Amino acid sequence: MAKFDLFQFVPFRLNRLAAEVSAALSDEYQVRYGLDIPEWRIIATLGFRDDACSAQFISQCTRTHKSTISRAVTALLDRALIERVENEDDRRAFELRLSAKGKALYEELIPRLLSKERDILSCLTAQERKDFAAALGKIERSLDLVQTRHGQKADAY
Amino acid sequence: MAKFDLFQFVPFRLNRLAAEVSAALSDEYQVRYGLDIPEWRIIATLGFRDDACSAQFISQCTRTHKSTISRAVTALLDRALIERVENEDDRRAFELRLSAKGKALYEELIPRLLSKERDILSCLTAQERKDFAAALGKIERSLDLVQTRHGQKADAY
DNA sequence: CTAAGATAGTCTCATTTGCAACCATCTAAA
DNA sequence: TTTAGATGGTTGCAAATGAGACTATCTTAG
Repeated sequence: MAKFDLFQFVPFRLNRLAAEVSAALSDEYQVRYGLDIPEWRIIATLGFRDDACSAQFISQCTRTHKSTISRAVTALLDRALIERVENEDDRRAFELRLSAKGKALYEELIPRLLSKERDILSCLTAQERKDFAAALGKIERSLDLVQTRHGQKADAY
Repeated sequence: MAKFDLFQFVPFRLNRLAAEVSAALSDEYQVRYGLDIPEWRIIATLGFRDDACSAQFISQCTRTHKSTISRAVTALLDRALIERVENEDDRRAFELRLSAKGKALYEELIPRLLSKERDILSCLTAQERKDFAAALGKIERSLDLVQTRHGQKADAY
């Protein structure tokens, strides 16, 4: 039989780890604030950027399907956590931004999530964390996952 | 606004990276062999272990829901890639093992997947790969994701 | 200007998945 | 024993998701 250890296989480990970490965080945004993952990603993207952005942008940079984003946008609009205005320049698109209520939620949620992240990574030394993040970055770049500031993939230029 | 960068947020990066890596691998087991992820996990687990194991074991150590495993087992039985025999000691449970056909598929698939994994990690130096794997291991252990040889979580003792 | 193709976003449909009820069997305690 | 609870596995159902069609709008080539 071929020598193979599923538990040493990096793709498997990444999947399992990502699922577990997501579950650990979901207590915060899901149980506490009733957000699912796509909704949380929209809040996070809008909160991170000062200016408004389109659903398309969010879809691209979070690598989430546009139909999933569309549904989550509708849900967030219903809860008045975000606002949507027609784009003057392109009337197919909308500008999305956090509402005051959405900003408040964002401000409250972020510290909790960062704290969870710290917990999860607290098993690594500072140097190990740095190296780990650097390795993630390298893999992301080699898989072409990195976005520029304008939300286009780097190779789109 | 709270200082927060979604693209520096490790849980998000893990999710995105895991999805992307899975997609890169699925060409091999999905397109080429018609296996979905749960099916591939079963094949991998059975191939890795010489002796038979239960659906429960596979479910636990791959962290995949038992109903998902149950359905995938049925599909693999239909394709005669695995075999199932009643367990003498516990007649609720079944012993699962690869069939000859399943073993052949396993032997063919594994080198392809390992090669893909190598490709994905080829952006790291040997030392970086080692450190990366070590960091994954530490996080897994701190999240209690590690299984013993007998398929029980370490803290189950 | 017009036509052809690209793009933003929504919607429907099929697939996947988790949850939970369920059955059969096992274990332990009275 | 008998009975209550735990466990292995299956199945029905509902929620989540991606694919892809579709509308409306934009862009570009002629």
